[in-house]
Amino acid sequence: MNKKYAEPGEGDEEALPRPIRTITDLARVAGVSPGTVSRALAGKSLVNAKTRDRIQALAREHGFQPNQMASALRRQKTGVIGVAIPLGHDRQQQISDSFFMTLLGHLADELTEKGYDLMLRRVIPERDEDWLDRFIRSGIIDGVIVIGQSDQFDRIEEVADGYLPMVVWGNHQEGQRHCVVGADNRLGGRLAAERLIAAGAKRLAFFGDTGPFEFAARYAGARDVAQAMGVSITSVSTHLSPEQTSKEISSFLAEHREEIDGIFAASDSIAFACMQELRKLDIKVPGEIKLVGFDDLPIAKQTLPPLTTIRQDIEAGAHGLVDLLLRRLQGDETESLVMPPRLIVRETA
Amino acid sequence: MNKKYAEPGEGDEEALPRPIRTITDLARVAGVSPGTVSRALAGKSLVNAKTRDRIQALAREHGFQPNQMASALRRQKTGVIGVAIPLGHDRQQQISDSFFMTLLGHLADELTEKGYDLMLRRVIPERDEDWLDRFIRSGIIDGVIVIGQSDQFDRIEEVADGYLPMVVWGNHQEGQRHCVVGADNRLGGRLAAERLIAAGAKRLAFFGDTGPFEFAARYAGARDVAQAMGVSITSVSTHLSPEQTSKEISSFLAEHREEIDGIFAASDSIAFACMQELRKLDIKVPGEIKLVGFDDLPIAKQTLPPLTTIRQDIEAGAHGLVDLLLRRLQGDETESLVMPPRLIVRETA
DNA sequence: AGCTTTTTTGCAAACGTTTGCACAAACGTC
DNA sequence: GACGTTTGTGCAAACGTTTGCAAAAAAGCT
Repeated sequence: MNKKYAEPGEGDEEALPRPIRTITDLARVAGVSPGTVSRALAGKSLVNAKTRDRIQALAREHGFQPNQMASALRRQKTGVIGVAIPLGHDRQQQISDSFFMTLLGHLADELTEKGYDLMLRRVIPERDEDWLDRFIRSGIIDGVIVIGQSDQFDRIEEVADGYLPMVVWGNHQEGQRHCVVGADNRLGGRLAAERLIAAGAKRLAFFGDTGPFEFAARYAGARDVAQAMGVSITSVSTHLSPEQTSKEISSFLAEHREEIDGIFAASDSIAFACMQELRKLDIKVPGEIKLVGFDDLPIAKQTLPPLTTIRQDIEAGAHGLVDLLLRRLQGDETESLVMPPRLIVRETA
Repeated sequence: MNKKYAEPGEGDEEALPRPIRTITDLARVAGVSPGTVSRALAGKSLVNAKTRDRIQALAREHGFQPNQMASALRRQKTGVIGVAIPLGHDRQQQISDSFFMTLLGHLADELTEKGYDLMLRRVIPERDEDWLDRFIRSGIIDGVIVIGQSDQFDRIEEVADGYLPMVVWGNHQEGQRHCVVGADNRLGGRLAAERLIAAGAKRLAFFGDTGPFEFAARYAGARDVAQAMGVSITSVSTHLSPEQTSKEISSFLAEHREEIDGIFAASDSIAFACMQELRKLDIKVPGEIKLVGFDDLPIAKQTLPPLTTIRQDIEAGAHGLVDLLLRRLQGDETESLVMPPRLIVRETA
């Protein structure tokens, strides 16, 4: 054993005041060099198995952990994945939208399991148009997951050209350059419209802001079917803050109540608001107006009547996002992942 | 102007291949020393205003941003706040509990506003008993917010003794050492019980897991009132995963339907499950059984009938957490913040 | 025992910032 | 114009790791 590093004049084992903050400190008490400690803690095979175990035991005992910042700087990787939630078209959106929050929860689990930390950033693009660049160049993250394209499609495309480790939750457009994971929104829209029509609706309305691409695609799908089946469909733009949505729905119903008998809500949240307004006007669901939502949030099956909706598999989505991102971190140029949505028939249509 | 740093032989302004990755690069093209660039970007008054502006403009133009890791290492602070969500007594809990997720959203906003980033970590204490130490010692965060005490009260207390910048969302116990922000759960419980009794209930049941301190306090408050008013109350333990909860509620109701006429649900989520089960059994709310929830989630007012519940002000909570944490980062030894809950009377009691 | 090969270790140079210190330049003041 | 002040810069040493390289130690082979 190399005695060169042996601690000076500390014969008695006394209760330590935890002076072990750096790898060098630990090296001193272990009687080896810092380099060896580093390798031992990293579990490298270059160190003698016995000293490795001894050092690891020592580290555990002192509650020592190498400083991640220093490590990140030296290794040029941080072990942190950024998760950005752009609040583009409507700032209030994700606060109330439990869909995004549930996705986030699953992402946290997936990333943790793969040994990554998660750095969350909610951004308001209109206030800071450089949000994505800034996040990436901060040097604090190894890769980024963007939750929701919002109205930032073009900016994301731009960045994607020069930055591989990015995956986005959202809608897939023909020929887009950034890697996306998401449900086939257009197909979902089709399923919804088909269900409404099958249930007897002949005059459809779509409730939702068609600014974000996901929603636009849902509407487009519904329109495809409506046109093919010779059924009318109108798009009613709502904003995502709960109060505004309710107001917009109620004023539409006040004026056009007779003109529709089927509603496709762009999200379950909107569908809930619809149910509430319909109830206020004493309009029977599905008797007088059929209703289909989108997302299949946990509460969807708890409403009265339970909501017929289009399910996106959030867990599979989170898994896909992380999986693709990790492959991109390896240098793979991965394809997008479009998942099939599923019609969940309950009682509103 | 000091020409010593002028770039060598680059006469023509050509489209740059973005070689500016470090402060030293930028110093070179600006014709100054790295130190000056650092000060200029930090907006310090020690640099000449003119050169400061010039350097900042240059940085903007090249999309340059100092590496946060290096900066963190040197300054010994990262600008990152950790948010830990312990999944103690029931792993599934927070996935479904939109209360925590909403709180998280507000936290993100508050922290961003104060210039901090947010690092999210969901932890499973029973799998890793050192979760909190590990997070703190990682060197990656300046302070930590723990969302929910779960069953980790003692561990948090231990850590609090030696680590100032930590604030916890949860329940306040007499004489505890860690700084907590949260609603006065006991008072909330009292309000709920009082309301149920005022609405005519005489035999109460509390639905919820009394393991977590928040819930235990809610029950205790309700019990206080029940005893004072000579009303019976029984505690029915449920688990937080949605399916299990529903099952537990339904089996309790099947056996003891006649023994109660008022339910205090430990959270709105549980209250929703109750409503569903009651409806299945065709028990009228509030006609046959009164119901009060806790949290006032956004959906609470959208159920049928709208849920009477106890509101916690999540936004104020997030604000309080961040505010206290920042003061602790300055070295202040702050007191806990206990916020009064508010009874929201709707139609279930 | 002498030799080569393999394992194990130490040394020192990075990684990209920030900042105390010292010096240079510019500015007043008498 | 000589001398203090201010103001603006540059230098170089940190911050705590990791890792290529070289040297030392151990092991294997005639």
